[in-house]
Amino acid sequence: MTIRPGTEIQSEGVRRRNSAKGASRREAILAAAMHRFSREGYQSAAIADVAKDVGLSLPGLLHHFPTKVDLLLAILDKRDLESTAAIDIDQATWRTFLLGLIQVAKYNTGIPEVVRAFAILNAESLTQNHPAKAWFGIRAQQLQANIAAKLQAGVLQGDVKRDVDCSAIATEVIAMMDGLQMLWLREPTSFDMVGVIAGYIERLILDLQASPARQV
Amino acid sequence: MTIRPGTEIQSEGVRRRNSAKGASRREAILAAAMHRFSREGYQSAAIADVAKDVGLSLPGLLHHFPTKVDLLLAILDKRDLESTAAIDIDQATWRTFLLGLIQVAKYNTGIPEVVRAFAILNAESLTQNHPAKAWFGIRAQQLQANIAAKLQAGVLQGDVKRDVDCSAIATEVIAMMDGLQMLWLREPTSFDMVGVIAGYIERLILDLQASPARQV
DNA sequence: GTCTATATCTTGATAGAC
DNA sequence: GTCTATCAAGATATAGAC
Repeated sequence: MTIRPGTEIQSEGVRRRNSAKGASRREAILAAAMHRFSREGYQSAAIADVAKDVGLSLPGLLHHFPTKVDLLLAILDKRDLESTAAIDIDQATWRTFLLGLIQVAKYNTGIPEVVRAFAILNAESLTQNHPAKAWFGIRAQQLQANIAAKLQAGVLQGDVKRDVDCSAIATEVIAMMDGLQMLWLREPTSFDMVGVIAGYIERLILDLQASPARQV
Repeated sequence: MTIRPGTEIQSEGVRRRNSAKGASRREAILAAAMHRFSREGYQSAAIADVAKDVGLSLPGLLHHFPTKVDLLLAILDKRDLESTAAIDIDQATWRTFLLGLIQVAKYNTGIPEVVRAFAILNAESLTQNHPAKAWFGIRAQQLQANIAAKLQAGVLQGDVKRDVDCSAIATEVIAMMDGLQMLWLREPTSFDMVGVIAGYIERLILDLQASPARQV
């Protein structure tokens, strides 16, 4: 993973933690906002409620994040930093990379709050003029290119069938992850997300790999 | 397809077309509303703008649809009626059914407006207290059950591998359709949706079918 | 069926005191 | 850094005339 959108959509409110005390306030606000956004979406959530959640008045919150958009972008940026600790995409082969997606899903089940928030925001950002549109768009594009490149490398070294449309498969994989998250959001207990992803990925690997007999 | 949510979420405003003249007004409003919802989402779209689009004042529109929710539910119900004309799910085998999904995707490329509206509403309905939550929830559940049952029938007649988790595959297929629609909404020209779906479905069929040698 | 006028509510944001 | 008070905008919905 380690996908980082460009800096042109960084918010002014993202300047790093200044003081230890102020930072904890900021963190509390970010957590409360993510909680609200994860359930009501960005548009419908009222930042006055977020303020209440952390025991602040609305102007008190706006002192830390001047606008609602600043608050949203701060959450997105924070996620970016945290997910940097995930898989090191560069050192993975196409196979270990795909298998790593299962691990990501497994890890995500431990932070349903975060997953929920980002799935909701991802979906919501499809609408016109949504402030998170650029962030998710860049992220999806980079992820698609990275997966496709991984697969293409596999083709070049003869480990992936030559006739595989790497770009199409990359699109497929992302669609599956996003789509499963949507179904899981609707009815979290209705199926085992990690199991379904694992089943898909393992089948995909078998389908993609060059048959040993024909291997170069 | 032909998936019909229960009637408990029918809106009062859905009583069938009364007069020929009034109906065309209603149709124009529904079309304009779908156009707005497909771009701005339900929550963000203002019905006053919809009224303007059809040359009515806001109270003029509210005469036809007493509330915004009535307008939304009328759109959902209309879609239900139209999609009845799609695949006859009962007469399909698991194989023809899955292949039929490719045809549905192909058909949908001809009505991007509708697809866009329903993908947006589907995503938006994941939030708390969304008026379309029940409709999409029931629809997803019925679709899942139908696909799973189709596959299970294939297992019973020995045409599908015995160790296939039919419920998981059904979930997978729906996730793929929904996920691809999201990616397509973000960047409609970035890939060939029908092609990707066809690639996935055709691979899936090969993976699911019992090998001729071991067939019962 | 459609309009003008209005009521009511919610929200994001600002001014200025402490 | 945080508050009270206030503003301004935008939205749904209603009242009542034509």
